[in-house]
Amino acid sequence: MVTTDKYNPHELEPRWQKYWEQIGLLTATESQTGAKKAYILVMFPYPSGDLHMGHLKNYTMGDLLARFRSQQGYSVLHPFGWDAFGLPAENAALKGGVSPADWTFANIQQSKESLSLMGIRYDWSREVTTCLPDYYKWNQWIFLKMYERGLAYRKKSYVNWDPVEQSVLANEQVIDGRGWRSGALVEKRELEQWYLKITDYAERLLCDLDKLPRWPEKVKAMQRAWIGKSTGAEFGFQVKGHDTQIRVFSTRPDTIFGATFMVLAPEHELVAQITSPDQKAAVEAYVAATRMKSEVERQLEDREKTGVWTGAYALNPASGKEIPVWIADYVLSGYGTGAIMAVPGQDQRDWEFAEKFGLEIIRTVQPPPDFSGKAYLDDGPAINSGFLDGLHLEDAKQRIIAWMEEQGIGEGKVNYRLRDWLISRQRYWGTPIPMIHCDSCGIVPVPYEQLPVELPALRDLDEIRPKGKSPLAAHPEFYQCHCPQCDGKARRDTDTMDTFVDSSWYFLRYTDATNTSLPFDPKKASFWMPVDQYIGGVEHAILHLLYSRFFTKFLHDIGMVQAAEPFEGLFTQGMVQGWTDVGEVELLGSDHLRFKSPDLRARLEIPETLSLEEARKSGAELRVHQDGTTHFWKAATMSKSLGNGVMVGPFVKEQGADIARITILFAAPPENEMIWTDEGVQGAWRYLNRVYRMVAENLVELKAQGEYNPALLEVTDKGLYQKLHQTIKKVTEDIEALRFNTAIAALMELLNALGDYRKEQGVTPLYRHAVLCYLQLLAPFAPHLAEELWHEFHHSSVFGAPWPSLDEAALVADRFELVVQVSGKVRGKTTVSALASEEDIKRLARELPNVQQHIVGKEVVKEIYIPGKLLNIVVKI
RNA sequence: GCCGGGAUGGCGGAAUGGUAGACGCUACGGACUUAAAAUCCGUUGCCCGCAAGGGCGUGUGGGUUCGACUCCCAUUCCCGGCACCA
Repeated sequence: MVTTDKYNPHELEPRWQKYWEQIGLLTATESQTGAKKAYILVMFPYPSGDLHMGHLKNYTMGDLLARFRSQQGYSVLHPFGWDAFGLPAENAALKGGVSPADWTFANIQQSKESLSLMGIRYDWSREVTTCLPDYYKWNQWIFLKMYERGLAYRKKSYVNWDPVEQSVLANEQVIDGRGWRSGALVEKRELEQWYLKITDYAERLLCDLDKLPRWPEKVKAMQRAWIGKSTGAEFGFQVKGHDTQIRVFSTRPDTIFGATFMVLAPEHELVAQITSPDQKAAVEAYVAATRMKSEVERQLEDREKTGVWTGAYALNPASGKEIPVWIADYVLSGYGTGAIMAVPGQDQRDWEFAEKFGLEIIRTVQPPPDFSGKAYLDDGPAINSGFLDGLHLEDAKQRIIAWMEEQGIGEGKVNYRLRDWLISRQRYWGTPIPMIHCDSCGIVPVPYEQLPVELPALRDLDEIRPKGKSPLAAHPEFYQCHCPQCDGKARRDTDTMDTFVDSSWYFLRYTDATNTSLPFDPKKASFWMPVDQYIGGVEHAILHLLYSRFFTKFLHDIGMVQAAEPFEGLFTQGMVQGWTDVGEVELLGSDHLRFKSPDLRARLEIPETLSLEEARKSGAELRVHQDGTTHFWKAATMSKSLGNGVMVGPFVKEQGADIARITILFAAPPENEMIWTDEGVQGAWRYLNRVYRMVAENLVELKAQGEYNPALLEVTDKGLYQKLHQTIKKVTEDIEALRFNTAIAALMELLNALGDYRKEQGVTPLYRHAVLCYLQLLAPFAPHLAEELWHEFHHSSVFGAPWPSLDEAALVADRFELVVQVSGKVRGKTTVSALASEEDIKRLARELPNVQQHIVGKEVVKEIYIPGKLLNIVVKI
């Protein structure tokens, strides 16, 4: 009940949270009536404990959309869960002496409390926790299905080894040659590991990006680049004196006549075989040196080309020339065939190599006369190219590929940069790989009825400590087993799966989270999928989003779900920043400052000394603290380690959840980063307080009003009625387009208009009607306050009432403000009737005194009239 | 270097090719108050002017148009991603 004149969020908010719980608001049910469905999903988090406002931004947006769709009568699915396997739990266990499971569940509990304090509603009956056997059982199930179809396989190769994590990493998890989590330089190790054959889906993962108009262009571009499709040809060069070929891939087979040497990756399998005795020592030294180098070192060398001749020659099948075969680390073993034909005339890297080692350079494409560069990469007529001479790039390509196919030398080929996904991890806190190694039968899958293969309990937390071998290998009770085929003694695989497997299909599990016989019922999944709006951080643009698309396509192919893409709409929200005390500084002279302590300064990549001008430009502020010291403050992404997070619990208890929600949503467009400030909070408070008072201060009069009848519209009511419907339209469209900041601005405008109206007309039936619509429009943004005020007039939830319907006719005003321009400059304004004829309007416009001044004595060349808006009178100068 | 996205008041940001700066923050002035906070009212792009009004103004230079923040060409700078991928 509204009993005071004071908006008191911490009193009213818990009441409505309890109420929503009681009425089961946003509990998802598959519609039986043909109502539209809306699957609103936020990226599930790693359960890291206490949440700050930075964590809450995307959950707030998801909650808003879920409530909005629910008001519109959709069947809404708005679930939540926990990406609970992974390294932080292991690290915490080693540090704090708590088991990964206990640590994880304690964090989940704490995070849940923060979410409910913010009034964020999920259908908790569908909660998914990936570290529970009833979830990861289905990781194993999907893995076995992939294995059956040849999409999960074991391979020995050089893999990325993280020396800190003591585990292998997928290519996607190596950034700038360093482990994505540990930051350690990644080493190459030859190991036999499990892979998922995502490359089989490369083409579909690429093409289907075009079917996702509601994805950010940026994310699609990143995925396209990662998949890295290139079209060309693969063909062979005979090695002189050996009964073997070097296969190469090239996107420019048309330049083959200019191939004056070849280069193999140092790791190429033919290197040892073709190296001549007198070059053997040099080659072996180079190969060994390459192996010692990390990826980062390879990049740091500023691309200065290095290489060694193998002593071998190959035969250029087009020119017939004998060309030397070199090895060099600028050719990568993992791409294409690990060998290239070098065409220095048309490739900058080959040019540099040829220049450095004095190799022949032949141009096979005629550059334009003004061309002054080295290698020429663009189109032009072919030269020095036998039967290709005179042909342009595309024609030459087609011609040479046809020739290669005729001659049996090679064929057209498409290559992808995408590699198969290495999923084995030598860690404890993950899904055991459901495979058995039997001496007589080889690799045997665990039968479906024996799933899940459960993680054994730890005897001692120290077992988790990275040793380069899976901790499960120290658990005989885990790995000792019988072969499902011959019943002989066998050994389980002791590696666990990459935790990105867990997040690659969790959105499907939500559609049927308690199923015990399948990962999910295909009917239920097909009802809800695809996700209509997915919200999360752009940092998942490649890894998680690509893997999820791959899994969905696979599950689609085996008939588990109709959708072939998981996420119809994707939104990547901007981060929340908080003001951060970077550290104490001292002034150097009049215009520079220097940090006294290094801690946060280095982490935020701020130089130790900088000018005041640079500091100002970077958005920093100098603040004098109470003890007289000067500190450098700067906005930075909220995080636990920077200590700049506004914690949810304390904030909500002191200020209120609705205030936090409005602060987050109004400060900036949601895709931009926003800075959390006290002023922003103040503004949100003022706004909600005004809404509260709009109702509370006029409660008795409001309740005394009868129902509003739009047929009896008073002349004095037209303005407000129009504004109301403009706002209904604007707010509806803005929410659908995720423009929450402008939706709130429109609500503020309507609030101002309501205030003006009441001052003039008092509380009328229209006023009451508009106030009630206002509460409905406000409800997705500030649900507690809207529900509180709504209940003064109704006995059921505002979220159960149908979304206000738009009266299109109300949008058309009967008077409008005509803008009069003379030669494109605004010279006057006048209010005219919408029914006025064009002639009348032109006459009225010319009568305006200021317009007169600008047209008098001048010839009017023409007049342009935009009905309902503007008249431009163009005069001759 | 390549790809994606930007550049608008003191700040966050609004603007289907049609009044640039909505909405809010800050600041300033006023009311209420013993006082402060809160609240309410007003001003707030820059320049000239007592005013009416005028000039300038959306990174820069050009173009299209009656009219350009918006479209086209060129260019600078900023942010993000990728980068020896043949």
